[in-house]
Formats: sequence, structure tokens, C-alpha cells
Amino acid sequence: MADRGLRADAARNRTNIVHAARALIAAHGVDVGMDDIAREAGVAVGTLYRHFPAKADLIAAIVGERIEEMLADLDAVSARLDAGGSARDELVALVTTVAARAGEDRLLKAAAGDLVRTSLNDVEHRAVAALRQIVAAGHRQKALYRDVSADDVALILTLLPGEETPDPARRRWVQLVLRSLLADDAGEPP
Amino acid sequence: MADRGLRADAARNRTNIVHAARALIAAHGVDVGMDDIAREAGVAVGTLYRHFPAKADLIAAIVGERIEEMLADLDAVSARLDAGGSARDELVALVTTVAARAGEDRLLKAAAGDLVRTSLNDVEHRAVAALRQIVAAGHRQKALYRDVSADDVALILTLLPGEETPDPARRRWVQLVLRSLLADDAGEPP
DNA sequence: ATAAATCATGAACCATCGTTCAGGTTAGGA
DNA sequence: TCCTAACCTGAACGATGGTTCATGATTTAT
Repeated sequence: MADRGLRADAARNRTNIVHAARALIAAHGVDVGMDDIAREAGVAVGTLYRHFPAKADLIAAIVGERIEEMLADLDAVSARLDAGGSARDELVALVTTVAARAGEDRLLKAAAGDLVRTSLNDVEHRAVAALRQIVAAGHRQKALYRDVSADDVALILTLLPGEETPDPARRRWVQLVLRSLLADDAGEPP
Repeated sequence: MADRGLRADAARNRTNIVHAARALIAAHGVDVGMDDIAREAGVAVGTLYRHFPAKADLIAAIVGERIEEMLADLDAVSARLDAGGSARDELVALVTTVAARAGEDRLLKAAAGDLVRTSLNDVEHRAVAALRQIVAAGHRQKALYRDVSADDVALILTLLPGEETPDPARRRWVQLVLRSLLADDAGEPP
């Protein structure tokens, strides 16, 4: 949380705004009005615009947070792998975790669209780098089909079902997609 | 195309409107304005509203067409299966075909949302019934994992990537998801 | 305590977009 | 040909939602 020399009340308002925006967007989608966000944050619209010159900036900030969280998850996984963890278990846990958060994440990602796609690219590279480590470990442990790449895993994480899909279907989905990555023992893809 | 006793020019306008709407929605998303659709169709907005009392009706009409196309595909597949075709090949072809059209379809489906969900339900039942036949044939031919159900296939068809996913990734995706359905030979899921 | 900079307020502005309607036009049968 | 129902036109309306700005309130350093 970078308090860039903000006044005490300004900093407080800023975090309130971000919290309110996160909650409302998660609940009602990206189309929530700025007025609603401001009211939920206990602040006037003008204040909101002082901190975020445009709605896109507010959304970009939230998306940025989510991306950081995800990168932290990825780093944690590869650390555990370096410590000798099971690549299979880690992959299952990773996909499950991301799927659970996918409801909110998908909304934000959809909203961000190509708005932040340019600034996303370098972060995406960081993510793919982490995934590459994980996939490499998976191959070393013969837990993945031979042709599975880091991009494949990234693709799957990107295409996880959002909140429009009811929960049992979402769980089943995780089961199914993992099947396309994890080899029983041989490692030869069909 | 049910010309319900329309005047000649009215019928012409109606098809022009539907064509224009399909094209614009496919190209720019569901958020295209009614004015744009009208202009593209060479018609005034009022005319558009004479044929479709609300934007939702226009979208519902287009979605209906797409659904009919898809049902026709499904029926064709199960007919070919009854004639002794390979369930595996048919499934691959089906998913590939739907994936190719997914760009536009996803847009429409997203737009339809719960707007038409009620009227979709019975059509969805028809679709699932057809899928059930296909999956049954697949099991008879030992081409699928034992636990794969018609709902699984429906889930996959629903969650196919849209136009936001570039084409090579989309093809790879089809390869991957099919792997989670099609058994090599044994039929026992991991 | 006082000043100056920083920050907050919220009514108003403006652009967009779905929708309507009064009046003009056209098709097609008698 | 002429009449009338069916149809078309497009300016205008209203709701929505992002954005601005003149004015007033707080914080903080001196």
C-alpha cells in the first residue's frame, strides 16, 4: 500500500474507495455506477475522482492488486516445488484456488479488456516465467503429458469459468481440465 | 424465415435488419447502438422498433437462429452415429465446429444472459437430449472415460473460448479439452 | 494559533443510448 | 386509378452514468 505522501484522511478515503469498489464490483459487476461506489465508501463522487481521474484508473488499480496476489501465489508454488513438493499436488491446488477466485477475477479481467492489456504484458511475462518453472518441475517428476507447456497452463487459468457458472459445474470443470494436463504415469499424450 | 403476411418492403427490411445486427454484433459486440444497426440496415430507427419492440427482442431473435443451427448440428451428429459413425470422430468434429463459431456465439450468449434463460431452458433440454445420445454412443464404443456425462460435454461447449482468445490458442484449447473426455482405450478416468 | 496547501463536497453538465410518436410515404387490392 | 391500411421516417424525449468545478472544510507545518 504506497501512501505517496497523502494526507491522513486522504489515505483513509483511498483505501475505503478501493474496498468499496472491490465489494460492489464483485457483487454487481463492473457496471456499478461511480455514485454507488462513492456512497458505499462514505465519500462524495468528487473525492473518488480526486484519487482516480477516471473509472478505468480505479479498475486498473484493482486489477493490479489481483494480479499481484496471483503472482504471489505462483511464487509460493515454485518455492514449495524447489523445496521438493509434488508438482501434481501443487498444480491441482493452484487451479482449484484460481477457480475459486475466478468469479471476481473474471469480472475484472473482462472489464479491463484491452484497456490494461499493454501494461499487463510485462506482468504476464512474470507469470508465465513462474509457470514455466512449475511446468518444468512437473515434467521432471513425470506428472504431466510430454507436450504440456507453460502457455497451456496459462491458457487454462485464463479460461476458467466465472461466476456465471454455478459452483458444482465449476468444480467438475477443474476436474476435467486437470485431466488434460496430468499424465497417469506414462506421459505420452494421445 | 416466417414471413407472417408482411408487406414486401417490410419483409425485406426485416431481413436487412437481422443481417446488419448479426454483422455489427459479431464485429463490435452487443453494445452496438440501435442507431448503428438501423443505419447499417439502411433503415430508420423507428422501422427497427416496428419489427422488434425492444433491443432484447432483436437479440433474442438472433440468438434463436443460432440455437436452431446448433440443434441442427447435434441432430446431424446423432443421425450419423445411428448410421454407424465413429463417436470419437463426431465429438472431435462437433467441438471443433462449435469452437470455430464460438466467437460470435459467445457474444450472443453473454448478451442474452438471463434475459432468455427461461425460454432457453426447453431448447437446452433438446440439446442435452441429443448430447445424451452422442455420449451413450461414445460409451458403447468405449471412446470416452467412464465418468463422462452429457452434462460434461454441454459444459465444455458452453465454456468454449470466444473471440477474445486468438486462434492458435483456441485450436490448442480444443485439443486439450478433448483429452479430458476421450479415453485411449481403457476407459478408466484418473 | 495561523496560514497555506491539500483535500472533500455535490449539484450540475454532458454524452450516450434505448425508446417514442406525429406526420409523411408506399404497397397492393378494388 | 384511387384508397386505405400498413409501413417508414427521424427529430425529440428521458434515463442513465461518467465527469467537472466552484465552494467550503481539514490537515499539517511553522
